[in-house]
Amino acid sequence: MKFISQGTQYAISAIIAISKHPADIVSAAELARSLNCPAAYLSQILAKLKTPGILKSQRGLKGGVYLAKDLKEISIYEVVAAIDGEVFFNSCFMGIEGCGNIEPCPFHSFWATERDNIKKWLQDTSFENVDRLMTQAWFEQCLSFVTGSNKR
Amino acid sequence: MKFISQGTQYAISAIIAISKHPADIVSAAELARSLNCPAAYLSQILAKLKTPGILKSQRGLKGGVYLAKDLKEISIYEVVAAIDGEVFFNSCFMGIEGCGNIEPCPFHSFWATERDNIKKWLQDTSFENVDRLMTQAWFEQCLSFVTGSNKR
DNA sequence: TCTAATATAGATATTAGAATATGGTTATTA
DNA sequence: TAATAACCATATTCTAATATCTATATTAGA
Repeated sequence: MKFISQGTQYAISAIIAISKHPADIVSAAELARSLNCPAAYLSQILAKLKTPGILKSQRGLKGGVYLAKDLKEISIYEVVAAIDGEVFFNSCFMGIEGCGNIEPCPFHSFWATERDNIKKWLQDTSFENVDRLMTQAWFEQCLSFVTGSNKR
Repeated sequence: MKFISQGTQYAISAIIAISKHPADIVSAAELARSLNCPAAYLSQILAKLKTPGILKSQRGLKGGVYLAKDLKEISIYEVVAAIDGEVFFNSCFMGIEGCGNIEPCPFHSFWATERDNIKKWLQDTSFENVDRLMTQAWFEQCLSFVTGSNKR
């Protein structure tokens, strides 16, 4: 029982990393080194963040990715939905196919409410909120490019 | 991104089925037929429900499983914890190992609150609540032994 | 035009969850 | 007391979703 996937975790870290990076545009390879995750996989993740307009990219030499909008306009929900999809937020607690208002499973209304709470929290929490709660220690531990220690 | 596992889904259905069964004690094999799920797998699930005292069982001929306590004393949380474990309720949103009050990730307090809401809902919702919200149509569809249609 | 970057498709590896298989143990009942 | 129908424990296999890797195409700047 896991809530968000590895891919979404990378995506969230990447957004934080990009926003904290001294340059406006950051290459996927450097990001991968900073986050200590596989570069090719991260590329796929970053690509998925482009479709909903969270990131934009620049091809070619000196290219890379950059934030398409301000941190306060990016919600966690957008990121989760981009990578893991929205099926979770529309699915039955019991996994029953035909469950809905017409033929509700016993958990239907209970779960719809709770699921919406989670969704609302994810939607209402922006990366600006997240940014405010970021400790220096945590940040340095996760994103090594700041201190330059991982810049082979 | 899935909340409860297949096993937990079987477990929940099984508890409902046992409570609705005309006899006090029900064999695992009959339950499996009613729920239309693999018998050997269900046995394992049922065994996991015995440890926390949700079910008890009777060995030997004419044996089977039965509820160890009243429906209103069984919470969804107990069942989820018995099958899927409690790791989810103690784990970091970002999946970071050392995340805690001393070295919190940016999501730590946000997520701890939301996670606890979910936990509380699961704890506060008993199978009596569930029972009240069960429609006849849903019940018949899921638990065919009531109508006897699956009693080969 | 060369190089360093993204873009994308496809193959492969890994993992967790689900299901099966097996060899027992127990208790009822005839 | 023996046969049988149930549970019990565990090991193995299967499967589907994730995650990762490889290779190639495309782009843009020097």
